[in-house]
Amino acid sequence: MTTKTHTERALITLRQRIVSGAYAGGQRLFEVALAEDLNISRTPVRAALSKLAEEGLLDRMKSGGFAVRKFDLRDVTDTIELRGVLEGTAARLAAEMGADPEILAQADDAISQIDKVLSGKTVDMSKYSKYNSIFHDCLARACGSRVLARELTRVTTLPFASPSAFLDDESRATQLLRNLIVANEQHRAILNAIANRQSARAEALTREHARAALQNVEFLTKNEAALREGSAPLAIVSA
Amino acid sequence: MTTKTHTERALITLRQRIVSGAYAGGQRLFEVALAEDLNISRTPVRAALSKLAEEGLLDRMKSGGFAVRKFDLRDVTDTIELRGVLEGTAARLAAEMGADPEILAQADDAISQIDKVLSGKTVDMSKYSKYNSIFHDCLARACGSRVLARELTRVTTLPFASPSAFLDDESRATQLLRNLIVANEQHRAILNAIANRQSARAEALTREHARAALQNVEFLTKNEAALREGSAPLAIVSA
DNA sequence: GATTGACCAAATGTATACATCAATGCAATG
DNA sequence: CATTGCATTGATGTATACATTTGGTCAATC
Repeated sequence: MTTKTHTERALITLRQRIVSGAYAGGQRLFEVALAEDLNISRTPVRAALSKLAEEGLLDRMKSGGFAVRKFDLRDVTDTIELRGVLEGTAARLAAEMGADPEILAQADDAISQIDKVLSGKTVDMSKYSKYNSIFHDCLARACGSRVLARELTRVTTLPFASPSAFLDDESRATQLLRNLIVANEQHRAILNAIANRQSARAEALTREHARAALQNVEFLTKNEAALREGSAPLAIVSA
Repeated sequence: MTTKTHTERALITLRQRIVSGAYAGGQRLFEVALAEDLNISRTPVRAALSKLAEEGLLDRMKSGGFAVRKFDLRDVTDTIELRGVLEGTAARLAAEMGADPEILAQADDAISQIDKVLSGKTVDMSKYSKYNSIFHDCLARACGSRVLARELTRVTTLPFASPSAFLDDESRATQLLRNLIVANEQHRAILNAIANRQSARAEALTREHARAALQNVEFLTKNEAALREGSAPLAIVSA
């Protein structure tokens, strides 16, 4: 098996099913049914469901039990906006309080690595995604706030809210490179603002950077079902 | 008993103990010990611990099990700042998108009720607290964002981050009335900004309003242990 | 026809025995 | 004396039987 405990395996399996849209939003998940399905007892199923609720993928029902959380388009845009607000706050605080130079150096390196990835003939998306994640992780840590970092982690757990959520969009291959180049320039500007203690600028730039994801959502939803269904991050979204 | 299930009672008991500082921050909570203590089996204890982790009062340990989340002063100020940011965002969105008139009316009523409470000879703090909560609840709902309302609920679950957290501070009875009067004028200004679709103003005012709580924290911590230990919202805070 | 109440089925709540894992200490051994 | 390795302890992980609650159906009654 991939991991040690039944709970962990159930968690991974169920999470995968949920984010891939295998369960309809609002659908209730029953312990017994899942236990039979996964060939384990109810106990690890409950444990997994509980953790998924903690991740925000399930809702607890008033009478007990769990249901798949329902996301509509408004929820998606709100969550991305929320990520922007939180990352923007992180950037602002980092600028105000002065960030750990080591973290800034790491962020700077991530930007350089992304430059390198984008300068090649073909773009290695997994590498881009990796360094993009590193940059955003630096942002979360740069303000030195455990609280803020924690909430950012929470929010970006949702499949469509991750900074790397829409990077696999192949329906616009030509535009993608442009977007990534622009995005990395935003990274540079954000880092520059933080390093120069320009807090308002850092916050505004970071919010704007998050809004790029909103454009992706907008594009995917305006171009109807075919595209949207092919987009993994939006598979969980209902209407 | 107060409630139906053992889980719920355990949840309430443990939550109370945690926020009152009965357990040291970082202290691990063992299922067996708690089960014996509460005279129930491990199963409802686990369920309660899991929910407390969801509330952010416990941390899950990598190796399994739970520990009481440790809050220092920085965490407190960051969380209050975070609440300000989220409420500010709610106010901004409400102003931008136009809030439900019914909610605005309810918020307006809450402000009037607070006026009435403050105009009497003695201030009924439980009433103030009630209408203050109603106002802030309206704020969370006014933007029509389930996502944002949910996160606000999460954040304000922490004892020191609630909008009504420091209202029981009796060490400054004379200053308290002044503060509450100012706070309600802020309420009025926020509502006015939202109603007039002044989004930037609404956001700024709301952030500033939250910072009032920061002043309370500052006061309580500058005046040393005696006061701080008498302050329920800060009982959970370590250093 | 609407309302009430009894019943039943299905789901969660609970207790508990047992399995497993991790840390610890101690003893045998090099 | 250091090191290995086994036994012990104490913790979470798991299965499962049973209790309780809930939601719905259906029929009796007004």
